[in-house]
Amino acid sequence: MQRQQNLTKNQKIVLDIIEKSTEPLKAYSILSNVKKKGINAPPQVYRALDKLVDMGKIHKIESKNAFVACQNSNCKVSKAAAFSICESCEEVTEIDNSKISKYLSSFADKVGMKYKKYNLEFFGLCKKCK
Amino acid sequence: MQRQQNLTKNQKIVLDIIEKSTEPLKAYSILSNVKKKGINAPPQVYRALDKLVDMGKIHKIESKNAFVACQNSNCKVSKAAAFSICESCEEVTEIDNSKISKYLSSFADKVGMKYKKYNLEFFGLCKKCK
DNA sequence: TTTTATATTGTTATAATATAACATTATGTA
DNA sequence: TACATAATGTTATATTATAACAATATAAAA
Repeated sequence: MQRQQNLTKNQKIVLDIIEKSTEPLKAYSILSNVKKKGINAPPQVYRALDKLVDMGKIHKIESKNAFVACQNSNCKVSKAAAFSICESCEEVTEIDNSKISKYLSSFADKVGMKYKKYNLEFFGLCKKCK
Repeated sequence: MQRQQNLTKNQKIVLDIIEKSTEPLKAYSILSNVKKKGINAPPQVYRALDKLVDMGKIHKIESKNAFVACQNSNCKVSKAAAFSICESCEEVTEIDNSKISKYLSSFADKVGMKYKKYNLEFFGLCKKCK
């Protein structure tokens, strides 16, 4: 039985490499980095990624098809996440979402939707690049 | 010279089919629908899609790799968009973003980012399905 | 402990999404 | 016209993701 605190072998390997990265990693980049650890094929990576996303341990940056480790402990509950993405240096930063969530909840209510999660991606220039 | 109000032939064809659809369309679905109009290959579709997104005429639903026509006239300016996506019936609805933008701007400022656009996707159950 | 069920992993093949590169045609303008 | 540029057409290929099935490991029940 899959438990939140007990990662399987492949999940540990994949999470480890994502946590050590300073930038979002793509699935095939992860794959090439874990071949030495005995992970040979895409499904092994994608399965681990899917579970880690479900657990809120990592997030998928949809606009980049890439994955980052979660920075906010509360994501494990809501799985909602917000990112700023610099179009110049490509830096991706997770925005603390506890406050933003409050605002967004009211809008979701207004639309008549019961939302389980959201994904928010800001594009622009970061502090350094602007 | 590409002008916002003057679409090219392929852009018109692609926009037309997206506007007529009641659901987000994927690139290859668009392609198969426009073969009868003389569009034969993926690059022709993707080029039109890219330009239409730039103009704010359509939006890409990143989590679905699919495209919808813009419902809000102000997207032509900000290119920012927000959607609610029902995980049961798959319905995608664009949320009027003039108010949501005000809130999100303040957060972008706080992070020290100069944002040009954002993409927000809510996942959950719509009015009908909840 | 054997059986059973289930989760996880491994493997091959292929589907689905997207772009590079280059040739051709159309359009606007000097 | 001649030139520059935008748009289109075409082939090939890169990138992202999943289907399908076999094998192994794990845990709980009999």
